[in-house]
Formats: sequence, structure tokens, C-alpha cells
Amino acid sequence: MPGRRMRGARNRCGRRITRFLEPCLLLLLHGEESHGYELLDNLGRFGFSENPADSSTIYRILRSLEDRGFVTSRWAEGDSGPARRVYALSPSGDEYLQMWVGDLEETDRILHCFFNEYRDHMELHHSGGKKT
Amino acid sequence: MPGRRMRGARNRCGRRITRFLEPCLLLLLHGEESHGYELLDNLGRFGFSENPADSSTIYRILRSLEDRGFVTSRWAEGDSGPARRVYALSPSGDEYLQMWVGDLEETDRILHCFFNEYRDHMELHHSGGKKT
DNA sequence: TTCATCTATATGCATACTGCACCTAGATGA
DNA sequence: TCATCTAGGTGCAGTATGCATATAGATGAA
Repeated sequence: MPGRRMRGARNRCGRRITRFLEPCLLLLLHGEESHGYELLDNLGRFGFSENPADSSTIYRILRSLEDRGFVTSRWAEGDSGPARRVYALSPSGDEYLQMWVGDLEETDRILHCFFNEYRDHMELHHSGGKKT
Repeated sequence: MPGRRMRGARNRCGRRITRFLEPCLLLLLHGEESHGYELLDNLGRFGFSENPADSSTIYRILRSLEDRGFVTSRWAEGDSGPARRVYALSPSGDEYLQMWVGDLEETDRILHCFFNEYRDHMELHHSGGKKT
């Protein structure tokens, strides 16, 4: 099936963490080289397989990471198909991943801060809501 | 102090949930009318007081919510100062808030999916990382 | 050979969100 | 009169992203 990626995904949900694919790609590259097309397939591990990533986003993030020195790339011939641009995490990319993790932990705290506010509020105004 | 809001906040952290202020405003308006300037102050409850929101964002989100019928507004004279545009949550806005909560719970799941992947991976490659 | 398909990378365009600078304007008090 | 506070708003630029599309090598079928 041609165009099996990203046809009709309709990712209009509002939920999304800005540039969240970036830390996912960094993690996938941690300890293992890979290329864009393969990374695209492996992103399913991160639980958004229902709204898979668009390939253009992946390639652009990878180039951006390289521009900032967080990954390096080289062209490699595969066993089949066209040449691949294989990316590897750099030491500063490893640090950048650590930074992202701390950042996402902060996001998690803020998110739970919202959930707490929501729960507390709904215990008083018990209208319209999902009660636990 | 003039311009006490948003001067020098430097919100260049990368972490952020797209349009996250929207559900926060909806929750603040749940069961209680309010106006933009007041909402701006109350957003501190949600844990991002270190990077307070920009007022322009708040006003734009409120207008956008009204355009979509999730809130209604009326002009009201306050005890002091200029007139205020007071917003109230509509029934569909209440439903929209419920949708946002479900959406953020999904975000939370995805986030923890990332944390799990990270932790599992770092247990093998114990280099470069925050060990628990 | 020719052609469709798969793999792989990439660009162009439109839209959306946001930060920052700046503007308008009534109220208030020195 | 004038600065300041309260309150709401616009304009612009940068960033992120979805979708369509382009390019091109490899592969296998007709």
C-alpha cells in the first residue's frame, strides 16, 4: 500500500507536547545509530502509534539536531534500497537528552498540578464531571 | 512596578504543552465568572508561576474560546478601574473541558511511556545518565 | 526494457501557537 | 496635570507541524 504513513491520520486533537519527537529520537539514537526511515518505524514504542509521526517532521528534526551538534550523520549504503543518512548521538546530544528528560519531568509535574486542581475543584462542584 | 508581567521571563525552555493554558482557563471559569486580568493572576495555581503566561496569549485564547462558543462574555463595570470583559463557561465549554482532561490524561500516558522507555534503556546502557 | 512499487530523504506551503513590543483608554491619586 | 495602575488589545516574527509533493535509487513483474 503506497503512502501507508500519515494518510488520513487527522491529528487535530490539540494534545501534543511541543517538539516531543525530539527527545524520542534522541533516546532511540542513544547507544545505537539509525536512519530516519527506521527511526520513524521505531517511534511506535512511545505510545503514539495511533497518530504516527509525519516523516517530514522526523527528517527536519534530525537535521535540526545535527545543526546544533547533537547528532552527527554519514551516508551509508544499505543492503537494499537507496542510501541512508545514518545518525549517531554526540556527547552533547547525550547531555541534551538529559536536559529534555528533566524538562519533561517538569511538564509532568505541571500536568499533575492541573489534574489536582481539576479533582479538587470537581469535588466541590460535582457537576459535569467524571468523578474518579 | 509597571510591566511586572512577562518582562524578562525568557520562556525558551522547549517544554510546553500546546495550548495548555486553554484547559487551565476553562477550569478557572468552571463555576465562576472571571475576566482576563484576574484569570492571569489565578493561573499561578497551575504550577508554572516561574514562567507566568503572557497577557496577550490569555486574551487571545479567551476570544478564541468565545468564537467557538465555549464561553460567553459581557462587559461589566468594576468597583474600580476600566470596564472588564467578564467570561462565563457555557455548557459546551464544560464538555470541551472534559475533552481536554481526557486529552491531557493521554498526554500523561505518552509521557510516562517515554519515561519507561528511558528508564529501561538506561538500565542497560548505564552511561551518561541520572541513575535513579 | 519498461513500469510500478518500495525505500529513503527532502522541500514548499499553509496554518497555528506564542513571546515580545507596543498601543488604547478609563480610573486614581499625587 | 501627569504618572501609574488596571484592563484589553494588535502586529510581527519565530517556531512547529501537517499535508502535498518532489526526487531518486532499488527491485521485481510484465
